Amino acid sequence: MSSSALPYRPHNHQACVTQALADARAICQQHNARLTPTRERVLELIWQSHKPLGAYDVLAVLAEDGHNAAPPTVYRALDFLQQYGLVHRIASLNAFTGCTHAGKSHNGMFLICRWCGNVLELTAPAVSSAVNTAAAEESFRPEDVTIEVSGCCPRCAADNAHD
Amino acid sequence: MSSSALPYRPHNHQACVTQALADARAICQQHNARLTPTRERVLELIWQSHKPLGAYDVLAVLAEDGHNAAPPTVYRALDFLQQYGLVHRIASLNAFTGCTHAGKSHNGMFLICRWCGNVLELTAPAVSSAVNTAAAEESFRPEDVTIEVSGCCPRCAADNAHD
DNA sequence: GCAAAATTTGCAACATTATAACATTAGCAA
DNA sequence: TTGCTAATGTTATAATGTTGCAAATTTTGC
Ligand SMILES: [Zn+2]
Ligand SMILES: [Zn+2]
Ligand SMILES: [Zn+2]
Ligand SMILES: [Zn+2]
Repeated sequence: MSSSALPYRPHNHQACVTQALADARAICQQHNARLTPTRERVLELIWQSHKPLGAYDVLAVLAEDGHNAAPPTVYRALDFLQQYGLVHRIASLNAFTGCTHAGKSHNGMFLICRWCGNVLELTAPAVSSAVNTAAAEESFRPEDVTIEVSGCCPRCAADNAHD
Repeated sequence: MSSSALPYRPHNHQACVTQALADARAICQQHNARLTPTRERVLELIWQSHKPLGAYDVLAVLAEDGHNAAPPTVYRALDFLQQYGLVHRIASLNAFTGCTHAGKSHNGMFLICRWCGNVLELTAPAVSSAVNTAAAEESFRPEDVTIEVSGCCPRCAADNAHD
């Protein structure tokens, strides 16, 4: 592993976007799903940074694009993208972020920096396994697991002494 | 442990409410915090069942009470109750549930039944520890951890064959 | 007690996030 | 072409949450 995960250090972010779009095209093709221009554009916008974007933020940019869009346009695109595992909704932020493990089956866990807003998506098998064990002890059958950790990322911790 | 946790089987729920209110009074007294009538009533309403209640659900009952309440009344009461660890907000539901570990320091993990709506709050040290380890590997300092598991509770699994 | 200060509440307006319902259009196949 | 299905446009509305300020209540210092 690198000394610091992508969102937390400068990187060629355009490469992230390009890769995400390429992955998305491949995944949609595999599933005979149509990555229409609107859907692709929304995905691209979500990927503009590693900070989650609200649906209405997306909507605003579409409007700048000259696209005469209403909320359902965005929500439908986001639903589609979620369905194919291309974006995740961050419940604690009411916002959406590009999946960094698209295509692979994974249980996302999100590290959300309170200061810079960047989000790192992890696949943490130990966490998933602990959650499953805890659920099993209650005879509970998990179907969807939300793990969102809010805190301070390494970069922001270095930049200044918060608190 | 009992064969099945409280929310998942019939029980004298009034005892849950009474206990929760008594705990709340004690905790507030300890902290010199004022459990005013409105706050206490909101806590009582949240505890009406083990199903999380939306802020506007609470508001509606207050209105039935004859209490001329507006949204801020409810949100302020809920903020207060959260501050003293008496209720938790379930981000994936936009709803609130009474804390079943009030007073004790704990990292809640919530098992949310899709079918009956009941929520079981667990303290799962193994999960917390796995989350902390995963965060530490990224040099991330967690401040607030949200773990919400949506699925099928034992009772609903027994009642019928969903899916 | 009593006035000043701090906390809590009432209230109106507003902001944000998300969905419902139905008409229209675009892609595709017989 | 024609008909079917998926996708989008459009309008309205629902659901959730916040801001700002004034009034009332409670606490504090005297
Ligand atoms: Zn993912
Ligand atoms: Zn940061
Ligand atoms: Zn709790
Ligand atoms: Zn159930």
